[in-house]
Formats: sequence, C-alpha cells, structure tokens
Amino acid sequence: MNLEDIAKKAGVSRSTVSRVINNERYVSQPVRQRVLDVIEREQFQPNPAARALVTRRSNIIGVSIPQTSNVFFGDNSYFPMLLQGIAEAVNCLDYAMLLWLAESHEVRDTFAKRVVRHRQPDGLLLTSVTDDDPLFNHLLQRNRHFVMVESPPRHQDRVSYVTVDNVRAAEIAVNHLIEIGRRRIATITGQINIRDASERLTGYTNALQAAGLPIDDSLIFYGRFDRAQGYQGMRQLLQYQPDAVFAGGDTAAIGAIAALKEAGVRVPEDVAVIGFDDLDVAVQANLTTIRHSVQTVGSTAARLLIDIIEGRLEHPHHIVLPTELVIRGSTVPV
Amino acid sequence: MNLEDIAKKAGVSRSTVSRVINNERYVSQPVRQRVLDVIEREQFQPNPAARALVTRRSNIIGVSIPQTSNVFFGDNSYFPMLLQGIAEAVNCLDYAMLLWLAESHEVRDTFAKRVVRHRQPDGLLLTSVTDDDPLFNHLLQRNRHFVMVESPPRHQDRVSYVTVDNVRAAEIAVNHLIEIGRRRIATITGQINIRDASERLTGYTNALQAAGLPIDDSLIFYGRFDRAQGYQGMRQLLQYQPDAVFAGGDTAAIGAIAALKEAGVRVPEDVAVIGFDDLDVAVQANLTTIRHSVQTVGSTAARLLIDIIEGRLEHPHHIVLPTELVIRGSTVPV
DNA sequence: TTGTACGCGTTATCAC
DNA sequence: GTGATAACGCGTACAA
Repeated sequence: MNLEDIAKKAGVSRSTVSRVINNERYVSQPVRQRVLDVIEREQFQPNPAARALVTRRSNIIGVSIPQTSNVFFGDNSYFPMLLQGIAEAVNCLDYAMLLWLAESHEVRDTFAKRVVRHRQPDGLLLTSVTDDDPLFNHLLQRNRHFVMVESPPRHQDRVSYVTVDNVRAAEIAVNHLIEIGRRRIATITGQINIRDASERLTGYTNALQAAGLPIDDSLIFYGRFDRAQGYQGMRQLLQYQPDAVFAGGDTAAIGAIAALKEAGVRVPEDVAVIGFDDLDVAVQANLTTIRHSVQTVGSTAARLLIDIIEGRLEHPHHIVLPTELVIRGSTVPV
Repeated sequence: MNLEDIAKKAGVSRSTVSRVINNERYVSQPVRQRVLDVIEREQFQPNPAARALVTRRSNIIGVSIPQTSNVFFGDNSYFPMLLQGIAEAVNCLDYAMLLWLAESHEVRDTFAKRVVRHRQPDGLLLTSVTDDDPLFNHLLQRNRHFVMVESPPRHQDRVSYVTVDNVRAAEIAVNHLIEIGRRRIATITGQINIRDASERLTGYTNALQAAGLPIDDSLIFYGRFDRAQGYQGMRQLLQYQPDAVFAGGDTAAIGAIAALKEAGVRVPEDVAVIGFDDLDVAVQANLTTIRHSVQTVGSTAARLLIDIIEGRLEHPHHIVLPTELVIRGSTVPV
C-alpha cells in the first residue's frame, strides 16, 4: 500500500495525496476530505525510508550513552530519568529515539565508530563526554548536529548544550554546610574529566575560599558518580576527620553514608552529608541535596536539538537550568 | 557521496561497488581491493534510507517500555539492565535499537498507536505486556515480528518469548523459607496481569500446597514491582503476623524490609524476606533472592527477534532461561 | 566477472 | 488546484 494506491482509490493523483499527508495548501476541501477518508480507511502510513531518502531527514535523534556498568544500570537512576525526559520531547515533536549504549568496558573508540557509522539520525544527544572523546571530536569536525546534556569539556563556544549551573549550585551546597557550622568540609567528586564533576569541584573550592577556609587536598577525593566510589571515598576521607562531605552526586552520597554508618560515625551530628541531583534515592535516604530536574534536562536538550535540526535556532546555543537546595536530615537533624 | 561517486573513483560500475559493500561473490580480488581502498579513503557509508527502501529492511529493532514512573526509572534497575543486554546483542549483529518509552501516566492506547505508526523497525521487543494490551493485539493480528521478554498473558502458542521458569523458581524460593522453618509465609506480588507476576504467585501456592500448608488469602498482597508497593504491602501484611515473605521482585522486597525495620521487626529472625531477580540492590541489602540474568534475557530476546526477522527460525519460539537461589542474610542470619 | 537498466515510495518542480 | 515527471541512492535481475 503506497501513495499511488491511495491516489487510485481516491480518484486523484499521487501528488495530491502527498500534499494532503504533508498538510500543504492548494488542495480543495472536498478533495482533501476524500483522500483523508481513504487514508483512514486503509490505515495508510507513508514509507519512512522513501521519505527519508528524498527529504534527507529521518525524524530520528540518536542518544549516546558511552558508559554503563555501575552507572547506567546498577545503582544510578540518572540515565533512565534523562531518557524519560528525552522521550517526552521526542513524542511531542513526532520524532523517535535511537539509543546507543556502550557495552560494559567497551573503549570509547569502538563505541564512537559504531555511533558515527549509523547515519540514520538527524542529530545526536551526547552524555558523559570526556576530555578527548572521539565521538565528540568527530561530530565537531564533521559538523553534524548534536547537543550535550552537560557543559562540554572543550569548545564551549562551538557546542550547544543544556546544563545546570553546577558551580553556583555547589557553592550553595557548601555554603549550607558552612552555615551549619562545619569547617572541615570534604568532597567526593564525580569522574573529573566530565564537566559536571569538575564544575561542582570548582564550586566547592570557591565556597571555601569565599568563607576564608583553607583548601585541603587531603579532603578532596577524586572518584566517580557511583555508590561504590562514594563508599570508597568516604572510607579514605575518614582518616582526615572531616565534619561534612559534599558528594558530586546522590548515589555517591549514599555510598558515603554507608561508609560512615559502618564506621559508627553519626550523620549529621558528626559528619553532615550533602548530595547532588535529588534522585529518588535522595528522598529515600533523607539526603540533603541540590535538586534539579534530570528529566527537564533531557527534554530541554531534545527540544533544542530538534530546533537546531529543523533550522529554527542559530547553532551554538546554551541553556542553563535552575537548581534548588533541598535540606533534609543528612545535614540538619529533624 | 554515493555509490556512483565511489564507482567513478574506482573506475568500476555502481553495481560492483554495491557487491563489494555487501560482500558478494563474483568480484575479482584486485577490483575488490581497489574499491575497498576508495571506500576507506572517502570514509563512505551507504545511505541507510535508500538501502531500506529497496531491501525493505532497516536493521533496526524497536523496544517498547509501556510503563515508566516508579518502574523504569526511580528505584528499579530492571529495565536499564534489560536495555544493556539488548544493546549487546544489537551491537554484535549490527542492528540499532529504537526505544519507545511511555510518558508517565500515558494510557496504553495512545502509546501503542505511537509505536505502531512508526513502521521503521523490522521487529519489536515487548516488555510489560498486560492482559489486553492494545500493542500486543495489534502486532499479533497484523502479523508483525515481535518477541516478548516474559511469557505472554495470552496466545502463548502464537508468540515468541524469552522467560525464566518463574513457577519453578518461586517454588524453590518458598521451599527455602519452609526449610528454614517458616510456616506463615506471605507474598507480595507484582502487577498481577503481567505474566511474570502471576507465575511467581502460582509457584508460591504450589509450594505451600506441596508442603501441606494452608493458602491464606490474607497473606497475599496484590501489588506492583516497585519499592513503594513493597512497603505498603508489608505494612498491611504485618497485621496477619507472617514469619516470612516472598516478594515478587527485589525492589518490592527492599520496600518490605523498610516497613519491617520501621515496625521494629527483626529480619530474618522474626520475618525472613526473599526477593526475585538479584538486582544490584539485592546485593547491597544482603537480600536472599532468585538470581537470573536480566541482561541475558535482553540479549537472548534480541537475538531471537533478529533470527526471526532474518528468517533463520520458525516463528513461535520459546526460550526458558535458568534461575538460581542465592541465600543471603535476609533469610539466614550470618 | 562486470555493467546496464529498472524499481523501491516518496517529495519537489514544473506545466497545465 | 491538480497532475505528470524527475530526482533521491541503493539492490538486483539480466545481459554481456
């Protein structure tokens, strides 16, 4: 069943059917209705491949998630929420989403090749871009449409992205710890070559400096966003006797709390803990954190990407979404 | 850059280039090499739309996840792990994955329409199919390729699926509780119109009957797979004083344990708890559970679907994957 | 072993 | 307003 068949049944030409389907002008009302009726009756859908061939657009966006084990699945709901947000925008704008997941321990190079080779999607949404990410570099030099869901590690001025103000938010988080009287404030960072992580670290040091507190290298643990690293980091930091810890993400914060409990350290009395993201686990663990809607990041990024694809927006475009301090029991006893 | 361009540069005809790309015979070694060199030099990739138009295949499979809130994201890592498994197979076989996520609280009807309308994928992987799922029914009557990641609620003989032996596994789980001396064994089921859930309930009743224990309706809580329902269910079940509970999934089990702790009930001394799936949370919570690899389910289902698409397998095909009882601290004190 | 020619189902550009 | 007709880039019988 194709345009021609529909045309025959409706007693018009193929072009007219095409016009009706694409909602173009210059079709008389009666003819339009007749065609619509046939389409409805036959449950006709135009062939996407044929359409893509001539329009050079697939109405598909690709989503790249280059890291997985312990991060994508496992204990972290960041990516699922992001996908949820992307799905919302994509549905709304009548696009579809092609998902690329790295295999566990796959190197970035082979992953990038795989993603790049598939020329299907009209644009790409990039997560977890690292310093010298081959995928990032390739897209940049090939001039393909893409949007990042964090601030990029390089070439901020040439790249479109959606982010939260990590620096400011981290400052607010650490200020909160200072306000409740903490002075030996430690931090557990995310993977430091990811921008979200490094910016939060910057906010941490900013806040300490602004308050006239020393920056103590032994109070900084360079980790990852997952629970295991939070646990590890806290165990290591404990020997330097911090009275508070700012974790780069909620999942790491949960790990830190586990380590504290295990060591018989009271939260928040002995050590106050603050996370970042306000994931589901933060609510469950009664964790003070920085709230920002991961879903909104996802849907905003998808919308931005589609705006760029469809030429509605000049290219390098930056969107900074708001954050909010949510105070719970891990910093202030109830 | 297209076949014609490559052909010109290599001094051959377009068909020869096509033959080289598709690895067909009847191309002399020198010609093949010459063409390959040009392709490599020009970084050429054939246009997928044109290819799909003529072959009527896209090398894309769709993955449908019709429920989200509290299940896809939130506290449950089942779907991310499933996706991870699917990704592995899909990469391996040079396919791509189109992901369909329902929006929160979207009704199944509109979701199904959206998925069906996109004729792009060569086949679909279905999760969380309910009794009268419109998507399921549509695919069945339209005779489109699809594979389910659980046993289907109806038409088992007409549908291909991958599953674990839920009934047997649940029997083993409940037998374990009986062996450690429990007699008032409760259960918290998953969404009962999903086959995984109902089969596990069947296993539960089977085991009780086989042991000559009564089936007490008040000890059965019909819930969902998420943490909140586990918590709710346990609170309700507590009034009937169970000495053990078999949860339909690990996440629900975690919720149940939270309710027990809150009520000052000791685990496992007063109430033993067993889950299902062996998700990450099960390890963390030291939960006795039934292990089965969700990733393997995903990759197996994807491989099966692709086998069917490519005509290597007769259609209704069933694969049952093994399970294993993993005993941890929630049933046997350490 | 290689090349020619047609068709896949659309959209876009013209005439009318 | 409507209808021919030429692309779009590829696979594939069939001819050579």
